[in-house]
Amino acid sequence: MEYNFREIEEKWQKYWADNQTFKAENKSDKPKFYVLDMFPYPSGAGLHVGHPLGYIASDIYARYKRHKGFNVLHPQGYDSFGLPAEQYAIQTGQHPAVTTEANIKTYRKQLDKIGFSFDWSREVRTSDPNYYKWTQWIFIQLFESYYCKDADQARDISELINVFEAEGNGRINAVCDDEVEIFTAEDWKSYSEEEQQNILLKYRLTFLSETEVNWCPQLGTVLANDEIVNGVSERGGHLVVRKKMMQWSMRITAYAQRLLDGLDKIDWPQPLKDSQTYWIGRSEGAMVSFNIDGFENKIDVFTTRPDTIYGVSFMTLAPEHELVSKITTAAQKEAVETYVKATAKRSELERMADVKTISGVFTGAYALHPFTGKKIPIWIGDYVLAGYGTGAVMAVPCGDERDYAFAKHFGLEIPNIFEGVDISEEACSTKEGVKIANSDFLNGLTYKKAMKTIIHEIEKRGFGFGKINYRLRDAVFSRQRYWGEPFPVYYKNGLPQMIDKQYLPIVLPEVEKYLPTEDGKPPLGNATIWSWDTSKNKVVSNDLVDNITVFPLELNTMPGWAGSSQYFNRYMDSQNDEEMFSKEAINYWQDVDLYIGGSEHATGHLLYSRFWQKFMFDKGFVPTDEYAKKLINQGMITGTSAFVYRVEGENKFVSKGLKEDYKVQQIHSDVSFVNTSDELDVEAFKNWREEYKDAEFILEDGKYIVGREVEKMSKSKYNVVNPDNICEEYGADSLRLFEMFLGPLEQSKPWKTSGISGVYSFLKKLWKLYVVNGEFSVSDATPTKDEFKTLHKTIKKVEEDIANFSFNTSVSTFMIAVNELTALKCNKREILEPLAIIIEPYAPHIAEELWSKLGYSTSVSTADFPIFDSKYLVESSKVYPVSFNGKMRFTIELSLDLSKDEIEAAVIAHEKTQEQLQGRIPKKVIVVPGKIVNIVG
RNA sequence: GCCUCGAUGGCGGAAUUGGUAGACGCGCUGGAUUCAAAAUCCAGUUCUGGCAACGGAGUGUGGGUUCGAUUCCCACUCGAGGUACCA
Repeated sequence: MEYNFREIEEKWQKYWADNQTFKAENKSDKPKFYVLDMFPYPSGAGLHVGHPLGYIASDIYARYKRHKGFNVLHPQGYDSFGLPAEQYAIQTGQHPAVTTEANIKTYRKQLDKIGFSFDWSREVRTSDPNYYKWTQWIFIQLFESYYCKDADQARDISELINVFEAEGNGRINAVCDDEVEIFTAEDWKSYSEEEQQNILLKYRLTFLSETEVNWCPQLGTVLANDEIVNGVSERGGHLVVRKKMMQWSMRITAYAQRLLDGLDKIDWPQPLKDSQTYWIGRSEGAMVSFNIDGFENKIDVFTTRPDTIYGVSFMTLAPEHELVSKITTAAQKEAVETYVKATAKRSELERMADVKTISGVFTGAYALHPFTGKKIPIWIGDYVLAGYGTGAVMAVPCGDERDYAFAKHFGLEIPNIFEGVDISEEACSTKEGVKIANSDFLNGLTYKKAMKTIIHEIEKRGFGFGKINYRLRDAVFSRQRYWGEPFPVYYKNGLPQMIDKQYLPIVLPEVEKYLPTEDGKPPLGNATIWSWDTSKNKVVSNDLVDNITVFPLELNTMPGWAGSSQYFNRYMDSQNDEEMFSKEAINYWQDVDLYIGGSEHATGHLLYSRFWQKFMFDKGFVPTDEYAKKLINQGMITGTSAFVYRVEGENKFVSKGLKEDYKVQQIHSDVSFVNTSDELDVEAFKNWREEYKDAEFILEDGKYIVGREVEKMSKSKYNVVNPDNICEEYGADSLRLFEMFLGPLEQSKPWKTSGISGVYSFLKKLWKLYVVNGEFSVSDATPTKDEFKTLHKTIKKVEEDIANFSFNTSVSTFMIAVNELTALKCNKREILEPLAIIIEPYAPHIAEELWSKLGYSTSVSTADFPIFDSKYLVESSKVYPVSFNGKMRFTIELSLDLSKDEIEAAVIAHEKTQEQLQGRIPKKVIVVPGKIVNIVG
């Protein structure tokens, strides 16, 4: 009767699958509880030990909630569109659908081996047409909506059209593009269909606009910031430039305030809320227009300090600003153009991070100060970002550190507008308690009053208005990729048209090559059957395009976050073909009670999904406008990454010790090519990727030594450890316990497989409690006081731990309990039965096996959780630590019935106290009954 | 740069409201069992002085509050994550 985990785990995994033990019903008398994991991207590398960390935690929670009488929804699926599959397709020619399917199979096998209590009947895959049908459907809903500021919600675009027809847009208070012009009902009716559609696009919640991207001409593709290292592409080391492209965007900015306000309603980690708050970046200030000397154009700036407007001594435009080329004088043309080109090579991140180098160029043009009429020079500088605000700042060097540094560097004027403040060394950016001076009607006013006065004045004089600005930008929703959701969109005279929802899904077309086309179109430009026939309502060959009934389809695809923005709702009724989910399902499950996932999604998925949820709420599809009540961020598991050093511009790699002699880029190598002495298996590395096949290696002492760094464990960093071998060698229960035992769920922690033997021997010890002389056997005798005490303190601690998501300490508690019960030689049913139940959420296989051996024919997962009874933990005495000046010197056991004075008397009388005092008289004796005694003196 | 998190023995970590620092586990040392090994069991294991009894120091660094600080406050150092197309 040995603990045979292989046999046990296989048996119970099969039992759960055969009996659909964890299938959740959409109806129940029990209260509902929805436990959600962030679903994985099924990479070719398979699951690594970092993935299951959160899944194990949520599984423990889900299993515990079942014991506590809840109807638990605990689904799982795959975020199966994404770049790596496409990259692989480009390299090997294999269809991403094929590799994705294979990867999913691997993932499923790996997940099954860990014994999760998922309801697999609800599985979703974002790349499945039956799933992305609903992603496309939401896109259409967004297209057919605008944001009404009066109602503060999304409304049907037809309402807007009705108003346009009746009275034009003069009184419309809606979120829209900046440059919408005012028109009357008559104007509207006189517009052509095309003009009308163009206007509507400026209001729709998803719309086409020109946006900046990282363009890599050599690769013919747009790159993620992540794919760019030191300004060149990670793959191949090619040049990357900023380029404007016509793309779909989502008007998430319409929801900025509600996304901010909603954070107060949800129990999410404060750091995560902080990063969303910062991301949304609300600031109050004013829009001010500056005329340009000798031009019709104006420069609009947003400023949070309009009260300092008299301190403006120059203006800075983002180098990408549209007016730059227009206003630059002939004398400055060359310098400006060189600077603009240089800026295009720098990423936004670099530009933001680099505050030390001050750079900029004078355009030669001057703006006119709106109040004084003074000529102020217009500069360009890369510290101004095109995408933020208006891409222009009014520089007030005396009140802003960056403007101050810029002015000092270029010798520009720094007028002081603060009363009695010395600005000879640094700018004064404090708002409170500083009075404004040299500012005409603002003189003597403090910040708050000055703000009110100036905004009023700006509005009165008509060159601006008070405004709340958000850092949040509209989200770019187009990707020039193959492996993503196709848009349900075709183009008629260049205008986007939605395909009616009854014809969804629009299925991703087949292509010969997954690369962009030769003329720079996205990969879908390679598809030959990718046009929309409006009479037959189906996708047809491109040869049939006549722009009368057959039109070209959209060539971009949707981004990675599209599919994950509503999947949590789809799980509620994932097999529904008629609707995204039925009313009954959504009304029963409502929202997610516990969501576990990584904090790296803070401003991506977790913000976009809140936005879509609010939109769905506005449209009446869902009952709540926040979809997850509580969220826990599991910390990452870190791995030790390996790096190789590529000589810039060459396919040559130098060993770590020699890298100082070359100009190199640091590139990840897969850790599996590296041995324990950091030596690279050069052949394995060469075979890894086509581009490395002919690479040269410069060795030291005949070896290639890699660099090592601790980073998060991630497929993109090639430093993953696979859980399969662990399951094979120690079993899933050991893996589950070990992952939890590593440390606090929410903190990051390094992975080291060697520690697993501890939890493994714990399971063997647990098993032995139920075995006498090699046979399974428990006694029906009444447990002793000590045995009950062990059981009940374990129940108490484990329940507290689960409530606090402190799963690591539960594992210790189990170990202590088993150690104690082993020492007590406890074999009593009355103790061992509840013990099996409380361990079940953590180690379900062994618990099931013990439970069935105890004589039960139903799954232990359905058993009620044992009830804690405090009577077993009542103590009559306490071992008091006695401290002298805060240092513990000895302990003394005293009855808990003693009063403070009695305790003090007993301690003072103790011989060791006299020893410690050596004749001194204590100044003070602190007695905290039940806790400590501290003697001062 | 900015935002966020973290730092405790050789290692992962524990200490629930400010009250015995190092629970539990890994590793290591010694022992039992064994022909031997694995497995298992027993004892020890923060550093330091000492044969020992018993001392001294100690939770990244420097200050502060307190009878008492890993815990609270201030100023730093180092590491990690995010920073808008990795998912």
